Amino acid sequence: MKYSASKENHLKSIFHLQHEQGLVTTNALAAALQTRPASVTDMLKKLKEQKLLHYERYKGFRLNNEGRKAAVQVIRKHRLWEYFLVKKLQFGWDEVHEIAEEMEHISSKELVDRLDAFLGYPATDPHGDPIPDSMGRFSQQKQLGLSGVPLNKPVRVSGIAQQTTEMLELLQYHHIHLGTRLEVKKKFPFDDSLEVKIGNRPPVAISAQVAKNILVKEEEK
Amino acid sequence: MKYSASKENHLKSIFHLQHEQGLVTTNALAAALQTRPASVTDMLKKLKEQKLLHYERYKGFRLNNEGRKAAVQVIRKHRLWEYFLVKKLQFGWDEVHEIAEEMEHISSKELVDRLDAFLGYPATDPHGDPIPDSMGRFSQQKQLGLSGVPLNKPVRVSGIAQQTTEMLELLQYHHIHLGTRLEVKKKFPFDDSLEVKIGNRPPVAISAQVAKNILVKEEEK
DNA sequence: AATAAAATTTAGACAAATCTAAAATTAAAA
DNA sequence: TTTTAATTTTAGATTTGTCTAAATTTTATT
Repeated sequence: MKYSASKENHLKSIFHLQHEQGLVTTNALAAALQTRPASVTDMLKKLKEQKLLHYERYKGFRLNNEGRKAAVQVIRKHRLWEYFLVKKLQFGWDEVHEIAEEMEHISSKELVDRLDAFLGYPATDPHGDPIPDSMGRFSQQKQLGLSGVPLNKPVRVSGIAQQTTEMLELLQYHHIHLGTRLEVKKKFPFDDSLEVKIGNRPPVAISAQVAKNILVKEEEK
Repeated sequence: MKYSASKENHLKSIFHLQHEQGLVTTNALAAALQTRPASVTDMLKKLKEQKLLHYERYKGFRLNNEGRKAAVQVIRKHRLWEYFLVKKLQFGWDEVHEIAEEMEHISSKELVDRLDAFLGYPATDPHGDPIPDSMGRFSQQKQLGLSGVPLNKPVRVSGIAQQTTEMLELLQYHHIHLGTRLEVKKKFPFDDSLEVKIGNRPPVAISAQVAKNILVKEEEK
């Protein structure tokens, strides 16, 4: 199945919204796509026609299996191209979104799978969001904030929630990057700050505010 | 300036046709684009409106400077992506055209220039067609058939005219690829076959039929 | 529960790109 | 040089995706 760029955009946004909301509303989708509620309604009819989602008028909507599959393929493409742009073409992590918005609509499945191989099957994009595999499966482990990690459990940085320049600068200073191994050695209940071992360095203090923005996954063996 | 995919396709095809024809005709363009003459006329009006070509009704048309510039940028993108697909993603030379037809419409100029750098500023695409540089300039040397090359002049393979599988297989056997250095050591007027030194190997015989399909350029120092 | 507000959908319009069928123009043949 | 044939253009329709304004339905408030 091949869908228009506009349909792919709708599917993708619905997918993201329904993770937060369950049932998605017309207004929410219109806001996410920077379009008008009336336009969303028009598109919903077409997507329902093509059996990509459940939708009853005035009642909200959510993707069915077909729709979810299509959405995930678009997300896969988007994230792989972002990874390519940053890792191979040296773009900054904050410059790639718009370009990837265009590239995600290139249709060849073969292309995407070869790109995946060329990049070494990356698990997350440059923002730390997981890249689904060729079958549409997301790596099952989920990200959690560093704040919620048990003491002495080895974890790996898999994403940064609030990507401000200041935040990035601070992380840079502490040598914390995507993929960096961390261990929480101590928690201070007074201000919820943490003492964290970063790679093999001596432990340093990390504020609660920063910690909750560092997303990690359990270390795979 | 940014143009729709359809407009870019029209500009690109006109560019190619006017190299062969000078003035381009409505029917010729319709055939090249697999569309209808009436549709071409419609588009011509729009492109003239945007001052991308000279056009008088019933009289034919050709790109002006603006139009040529736009067309060349599309061609540049197409050929760079083809090169990427073959050299980095291991596609066969005969599998990449359709995909590149889609990728050539990605708009970011920055992307194209970085891709160019990433690929090492290749001079020709996998079919041997020249890749214009960032300013839209084509490398000036032109390709000639191996048959027409003077004795003992070092040349480099820059393209293959008739890309049949059989032809490619034969070239593979002789270790002749894009970029291979060749020297014609002897010509046999009887059958117009050549004795050719390939890289540093001992010379081998190449038939006239094959030779005229091997496109080369004078070796740059 | 009645009414006001918010959300959603419909109706009708528009732009882009295409098409078919008919008309206009140019080129070729008798 | 007429007449015929081929090419090109126009006129009007269609599809996709969008919009505004008005109507409908749901939700929230008094």
